[in-house]
Amino acid sequence: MPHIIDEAEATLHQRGFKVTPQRTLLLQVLAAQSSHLDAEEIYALAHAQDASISLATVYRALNLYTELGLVDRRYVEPEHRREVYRLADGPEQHYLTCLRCGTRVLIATDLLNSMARELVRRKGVSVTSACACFTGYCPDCTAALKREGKL
Amino acid sequence: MPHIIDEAEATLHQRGFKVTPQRTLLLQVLAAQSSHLDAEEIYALAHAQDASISLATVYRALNLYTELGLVDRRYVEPEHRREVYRLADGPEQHYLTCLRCGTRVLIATDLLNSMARELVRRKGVSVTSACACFTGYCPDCTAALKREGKL
DNA sequence: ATTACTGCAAAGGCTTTGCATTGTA
DNA sequence: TACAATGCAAAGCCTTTGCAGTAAT
Repeated sequence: MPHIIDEAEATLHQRGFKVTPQRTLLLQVLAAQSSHLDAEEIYALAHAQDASISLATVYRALNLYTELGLVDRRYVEPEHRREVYRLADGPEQHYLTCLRCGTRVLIATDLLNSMARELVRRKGVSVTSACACFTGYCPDCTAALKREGKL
Repeated sequence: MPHIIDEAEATLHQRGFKVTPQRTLLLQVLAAQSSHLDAEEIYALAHAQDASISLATVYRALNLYTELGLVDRRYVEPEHRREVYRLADGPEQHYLTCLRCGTRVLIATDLLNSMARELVRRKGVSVTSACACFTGYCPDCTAALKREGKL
């Protein structure tokens, strides 16, 4: 996906931000992911390619990309304290965090977008970003718990 | 609503937790609210009645109440870092945080519950809690921005 | 009399920030 | 050359936790 990276760098340029090796590397790391990663994970992947990159730079780049709409930032249950990021080129995506095994179940649905559209229509607000998160049990753990009679 | 408080205290008792003046006070504070408050706000309200109560106690009680299902804990945009709490006796409630004036617009809808039910049906997961939050502009700011041609 | 709860202060986890330096445009 | 971006380390913000003392059952 060099496309996405090129476009992102064009956006940077065009908005007066500089294209640095660190920013490019982070875009590459992000482009290689299919779901959201937290800053620490992104840092680890980037650090493997360039040991001199710092966590602060990762955070600064992710914040910048989020502001520019290049990245989708999100918070996941149950902590909700850790932010996770992903290139903003895909469809709506949410997560259910399993209380038993910790898995994050990916949820692809357009329901939140519909919800946002309805709010715009009925309440007169405007929505710039929306986020939904679920806590519960993944399919495997749900099945296991039912087998054990605990659910 | 002494009802709700009595019921909550009965739950505490019945689950082997002690009913302390601090816990009762916090229930009273919560019962007097119609929307979610953060820990600091709850602490301030409680502290006004009993200056000896501590923030740690507030956090511990809110965590306990949340575990017992007595309180609905939620995270609001754009920070998502601050938790907000409310007695869990009402219908589904979400917020849109206005980027311009900071207002939290209350959103009453059952959409998230429907979404959760659909997940259960289609994915085989189980959902114990769900949360949605929106960032954007409140009706007033939306109107103002449109007037200024900025939206 | 037990055992849980409280207040205090310190620690924790994640993110941001100040500052001197480096690098892009 | 000018100004933004980086790395480092320290600070910040909210929440949790250890401990000794206190109170509920």
